[in-house]
Amino acid sequence: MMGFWYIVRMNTELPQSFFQRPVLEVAPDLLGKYLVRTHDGAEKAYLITDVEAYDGETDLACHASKGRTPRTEVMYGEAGYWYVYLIYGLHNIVNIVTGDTDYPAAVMVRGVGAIDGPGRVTKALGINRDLNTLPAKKETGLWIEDRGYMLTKDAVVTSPRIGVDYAGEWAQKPWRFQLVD
DNA sequence: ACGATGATGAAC
DNA sequence: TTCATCATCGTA
Repeated sequence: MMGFWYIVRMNTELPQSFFQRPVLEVAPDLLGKYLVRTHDGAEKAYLITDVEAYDGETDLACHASKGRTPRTEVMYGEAGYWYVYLIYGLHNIVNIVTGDTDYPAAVMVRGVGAIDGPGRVTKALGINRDLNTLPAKKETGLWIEDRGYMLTKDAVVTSPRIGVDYAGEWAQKPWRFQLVD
């Protein structure tokens, strides 16, 4: 009787511990993971291709550079929660909170699959501020999965973050992480 | 190049 | 209560 090898690929929801690390570690690690959304009856998964890290009160590009405010409070909370805000009165932007409680940091999702642009991502996935402060768990309808894919080291490129020219030297830090085309 | 469009935080 | 600003996008 012949034996057979099986390879089983698991789709595992990222645990909170994944996010409880410095944002500059979490951000590149999110590339190659999947943003999964249940929206009007269907479940869809999108490869995360483009993210940016926002790191603490000293980072002048980070909303928490103004300290604790009603809006930034969620960034001071536990890792693994969504921070969704409206920009320019028009576009929702989605971030995942990272790191220790009381240390405000988050990763913005700038692109998934062929969808390029943080406002386009939220529009395509039906994400708005109803998700703000909710956890990245299947029960909220928006979570992140490891689907078993590995990246080679040269798959990731870094560059300065977009749209934060007001942040002086912080604007130049290479805290945008993308999968190469 | 520019207008849309409303929340946010700070000043008064 | 007013004001400037804003982690953007579509159209021109």
